[in-house]
Amino acid sequence: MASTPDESRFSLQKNRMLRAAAICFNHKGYSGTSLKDVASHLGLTDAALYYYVRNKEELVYLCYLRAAELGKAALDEAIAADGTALDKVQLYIRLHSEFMVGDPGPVAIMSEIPSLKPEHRDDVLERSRLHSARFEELLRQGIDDGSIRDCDVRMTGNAIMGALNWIPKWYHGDEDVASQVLESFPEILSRGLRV
Amino acid sequence: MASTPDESRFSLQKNRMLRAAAICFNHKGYSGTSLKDVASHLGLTDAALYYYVRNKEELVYLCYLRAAELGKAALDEAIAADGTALDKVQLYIRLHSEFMVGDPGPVAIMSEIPSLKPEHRDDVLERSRLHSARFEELLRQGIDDGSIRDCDVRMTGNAIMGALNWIPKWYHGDEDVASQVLESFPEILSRGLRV
DNA sequence: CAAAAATTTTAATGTCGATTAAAATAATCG
DNA sequence: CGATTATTTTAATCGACATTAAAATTTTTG
Repeated sequence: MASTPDESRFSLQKNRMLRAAAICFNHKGYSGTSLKDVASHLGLTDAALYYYVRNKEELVYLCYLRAAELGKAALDEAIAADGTALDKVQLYIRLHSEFMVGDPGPVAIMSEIPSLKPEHRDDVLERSRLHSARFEELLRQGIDDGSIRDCDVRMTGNAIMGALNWIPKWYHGDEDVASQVLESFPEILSRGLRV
Repeated sequence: MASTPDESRFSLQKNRMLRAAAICFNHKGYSGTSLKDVASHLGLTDAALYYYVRNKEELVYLCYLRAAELGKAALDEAIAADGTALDKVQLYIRLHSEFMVGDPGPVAIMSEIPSLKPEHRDDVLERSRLHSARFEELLRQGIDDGSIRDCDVRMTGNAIMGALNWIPKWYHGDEDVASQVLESFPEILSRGLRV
């Protein structure tokens, strides 16, 4: 229901564009990336991007939307899995880490939400809030089922999400580092939850 | 040696400006913040800022420098304290959280490092690297003195720093939330380190 | 208080990059 | 192949800030 992974050329190019944009934004900063930069990554000219997107604001919005969807997919899968809530949290952390350093990869850090137009901003914020709420609910379940120690779920959620969302800041595509992340993060971030 | 907290009017205003800028950047995003916005916060006109700073790039640089210095101060104090390395790590987390949600407060998330001019960028990155290295060294000491479990210090450092650096993303000055942070973060983030 | 220094404002200017429209090329389809 | 559609380019335009210089005001100081 969520995504019809359209295989049309248009759709493929558009996705390439979003990935390129995410890379640029994380690499050169928002203000440092012109549409020309993004276009170069694709072997295109800046004006060509307007065939895929109304304007730069929409490009940013779509990057953030993509990030939100990847995160949601990870959480969906984790929640649907078997095991205690702690198991699910751990799985979520692994899945989230996985796409952050993996192929679907380049995820733009959401630093420019405030400059999105109201509808877009509200949409992204709403998804973000929902995501946090669902994760906190998972923590609450863990406290109930005895797999997670009693804690402030709000703060715990913020801490874990922060660690995950910060990854693009220091991860720049090194394969070795990628495996270290997958090796370490689930353990590091879930260890503090144990009763 | 590090800072002569000059009390001159110039210096005071300049600090007010940096705090205002940090608030604006975190609140409205970098591209959404004009110098006029920052100036308004101070009851000034945009052109007045040029009395304190050469240009917008330098304003951003100084914001980041200030953030780096606050972080360094916290780490310095923690390292100088008594106790096991784990104690020191925990203290550092508390001190860092404290200024993030506290009075020295508004700390700009460093999303625009790439668009700084080379000298400034290198300076900020160098400080950042050094800070990480010192923190990792602390973790290593903890593993040696037996207070911290064996772990990938690089990844552990990244995780903890990420959680801390992300705070400005969701903390917006609510006093109650501030105390929850101080209550929870040191425990949440250090718990996973115990042997 | 008067003069000098410090701070801020007013009023332009300039520039970079986003955006647009029309033309050109490439892909697809009957 | 010819025609239609999809994609990209070329060549302007345009506006929002950042920036600057000179003037005005405020603060400090002797």
